[in-house]
Amino acid sequence: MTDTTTTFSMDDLVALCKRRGFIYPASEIYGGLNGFWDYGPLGTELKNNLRDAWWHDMVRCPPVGPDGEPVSIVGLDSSIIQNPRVWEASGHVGGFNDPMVDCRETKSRYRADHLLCLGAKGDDAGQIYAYIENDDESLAAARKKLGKYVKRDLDDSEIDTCPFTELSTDEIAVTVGPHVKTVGTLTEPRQFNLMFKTFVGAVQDDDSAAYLRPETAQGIFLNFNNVVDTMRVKVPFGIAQVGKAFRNEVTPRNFIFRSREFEQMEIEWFCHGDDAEQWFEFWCDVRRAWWESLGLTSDNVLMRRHDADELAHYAKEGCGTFDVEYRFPFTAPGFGELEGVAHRGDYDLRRHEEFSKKKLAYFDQARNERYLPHVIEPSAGLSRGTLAMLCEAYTPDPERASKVYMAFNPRLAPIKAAIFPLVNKDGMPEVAKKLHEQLRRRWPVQYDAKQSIGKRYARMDEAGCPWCFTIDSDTLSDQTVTIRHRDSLEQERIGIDSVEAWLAERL
RNA sequence: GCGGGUGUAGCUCAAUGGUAGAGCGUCAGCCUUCCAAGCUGAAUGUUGACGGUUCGAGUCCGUUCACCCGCUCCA
Repeated sequence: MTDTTTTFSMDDLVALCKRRGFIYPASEIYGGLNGFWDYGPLGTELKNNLRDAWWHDMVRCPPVGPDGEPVSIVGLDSSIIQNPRVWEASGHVGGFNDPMVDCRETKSRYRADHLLCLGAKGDDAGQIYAYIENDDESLAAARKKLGKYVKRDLDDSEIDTCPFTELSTDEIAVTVGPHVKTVGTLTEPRQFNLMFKTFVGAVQDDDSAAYLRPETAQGIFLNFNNVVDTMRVKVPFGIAQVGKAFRNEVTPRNFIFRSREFEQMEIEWFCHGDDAEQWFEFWCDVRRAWWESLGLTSDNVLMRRHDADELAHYAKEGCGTFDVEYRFPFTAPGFGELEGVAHRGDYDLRRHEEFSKKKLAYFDQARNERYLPHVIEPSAGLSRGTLAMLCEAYTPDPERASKVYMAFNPRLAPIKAAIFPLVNKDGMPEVAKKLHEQLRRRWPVQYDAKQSIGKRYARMDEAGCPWCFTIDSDTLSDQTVTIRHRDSLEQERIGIDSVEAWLAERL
């Protein structure tokens, strides 16, 4: 578990997930659909357990704040589809659905239909100069660069002009962007909108267009006023939400790591701007400790600050971004993001004020001050967290029959315990079934009497069940059962009457 | 989006252009007193899909879909 490198391939894990009912390809019998996955019976339990652990530890029993009191966090479940204007305010769409051209050099982004191109007439292979429509400065710059290229000033009659959108791939490769001096920095025009589009109502026109949310966060900002008005919360406080988000990724890849439909667990923590840095540090520590508490403690976990040049558009100012990253088999030796803690400033509330024309400022009685709270956002991936738990639990062991076992934290294990009669006779099944019926009222537990005891243990190893209780002939005489521990393979005996309490102590 | 690779039973893999198979797993029965034991039997395939060449295609060709690897992208 403390290996510095992963010792198994992703294929091994994907095969186990399929074999044991954790994760299947979505609509597999129709050939699947790129970027979509279904959770099987065990995967559903695992993901729900991770979600419930987060909700319990962040909302029901939130962490203790700097003042020694538990912080205040309330839950929310907002709609997946919201007014399309939300995504304009959030910065997720600029020009709606227009093909965009990026400059790799300057990181500028242009609407493809707003770019025009210059070239020397008759020179089909020469460099092409792009400029911005209706922008005299940009046109002049392009003409100057063209003149420099052909080493003389050209008359209007010697220059060809055409829309950028009519350029071929080869022509784009020899095109100079509006703000650079070299060719090949411009990408081809692309639909930059990663949001899934749909239509609200029967008529499918632009007026009825709507989008599946690309993140759960905005639903929280939209309800900031509602929560403040109805829940008697005072800044600082948080709003938490778990839910699906959708991104039409160009390249879904790496199992469920980058899928087009995924789940997030997000907290938006609202505080005074003066306190933002303190709360940022607080949430970095809290979130780090939380992942560690679930068993993510190996060298495969990395907690790190973002470099300044990789900050998202909403986090340019402030305390920056802190990442919880995991070394997945497909990222090794690199890491992939599990959670980001970002200081979003007052960007989101400010933008929603602008776009909605509704006041979102908060009046702070204690400070006697009205202000837009700053936001610290611990945003975790539930799907990615589930994947990290699967990777972390996957433990090859050539010594045992299954060759591998899933060392889940018992809190996350899809099956908490299994109850076996050692042999399928002599009254053992009856005793085992009775214990099973008692325990199943509190936990997901399984009863299995088929085939050899070794085979049953092996199955439970792959399912990641932490304990197996076996009823044998001694049970019939002295009322004790064997506990078989998944990780150590050790066995111990306890009274059958104390099994429930024994489990309760550990779950 | 580009380039390369792969696709046969649940899994791992066979099958010279000529009857689609094995092992493991799964299921049923027997057996079995602690780590995938044994015996008997069973189910499971439009060979990813569509089209073409051929007397005949898992095999050759085209298209498409999915997955893997490398770029690109990841606001």
